[in-house]
Amino acid sequence: MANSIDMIKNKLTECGLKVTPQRIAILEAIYNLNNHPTAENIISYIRKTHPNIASGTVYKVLDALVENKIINRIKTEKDIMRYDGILDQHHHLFSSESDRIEDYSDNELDTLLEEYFKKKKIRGFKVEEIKLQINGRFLK
Amino acid sequence: MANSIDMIKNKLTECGLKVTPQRIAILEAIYNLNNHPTAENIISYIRKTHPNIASGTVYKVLDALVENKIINRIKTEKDIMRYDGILDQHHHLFSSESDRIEDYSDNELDTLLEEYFKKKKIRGFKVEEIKLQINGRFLK
DNA sequence: GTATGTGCAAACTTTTTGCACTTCG
DNA sequence: CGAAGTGCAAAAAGTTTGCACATAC
Repeated sequence: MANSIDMIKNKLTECGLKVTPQRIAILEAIYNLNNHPTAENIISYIRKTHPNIASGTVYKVLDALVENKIINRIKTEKDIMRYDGILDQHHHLFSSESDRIEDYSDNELDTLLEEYFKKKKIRGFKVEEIKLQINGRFLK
Repeated sequence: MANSIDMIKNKLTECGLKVTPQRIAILEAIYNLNNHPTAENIISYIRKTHPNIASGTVYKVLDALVENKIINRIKTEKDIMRYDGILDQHHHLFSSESDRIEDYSDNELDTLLEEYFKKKKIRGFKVEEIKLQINGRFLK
């Protein structure tokens, strides 16, 4: 626990961001709320222990964290942003019936894609990162 | 030209949607504005020829078209929705520097993915569709 | 001490809604 | 004619902004 707070502090410091209780709380929220939370999810989670945090602050912190690549924003087809604290290469399973999003990772798949894009260049485009949107249904 | 309007009418009729001038205009806009337009892009394009169209109508029509799979919504990490009139299986190149989005399709890639997911099942999930988000830079 | 971050409330942007009126089939 | 669609204007939802105050380093 203290360990994970220390890790959070380190990440912030490395990026030249000041370590504040709000930032720690927001990162802890993202790590604990594992279902790719929205800003709202994060705000209400934090307010349990941090009743005075302003939502403007949360948005500002989230922007700073995304900019410094401490977290990711997830592309969705809703006009609500969602956040992801896992930085290792992974893909997402999107429910076609609900807002559920789950992680999916597989080295074999990543190798396959890497090899494909190594030999098949896209003219006029430099690939930096590839993520699969796997759309479908979660079985009950 | 008349041909493409007829095609639009057919699509609407097939889905049980009434053929209205607004719907035709919106679909024409999406087909002509090829850079994955936002609702705003569509509205201002249409207003040139259709000054009285209400933006509420455009949003309602877009929802109906997406629901009936006549167009697609594109997942982005912005809180602005974008639309895509191309229904054939294809992927997207996302600029990491701007809002530019381009299409990318390649049969070899789709075959590769299909084979991969045929043998590698995901437990508790039925895959319906796979789209790549290819993030990177467009070279000048 | 100073640069950086936070709280607050107001503003902004994009999208949704309700309802009377209109149009398509 | 009747069901479905549209216009309008107001409201909702999500996010951003500006500024005075507070805090980390």
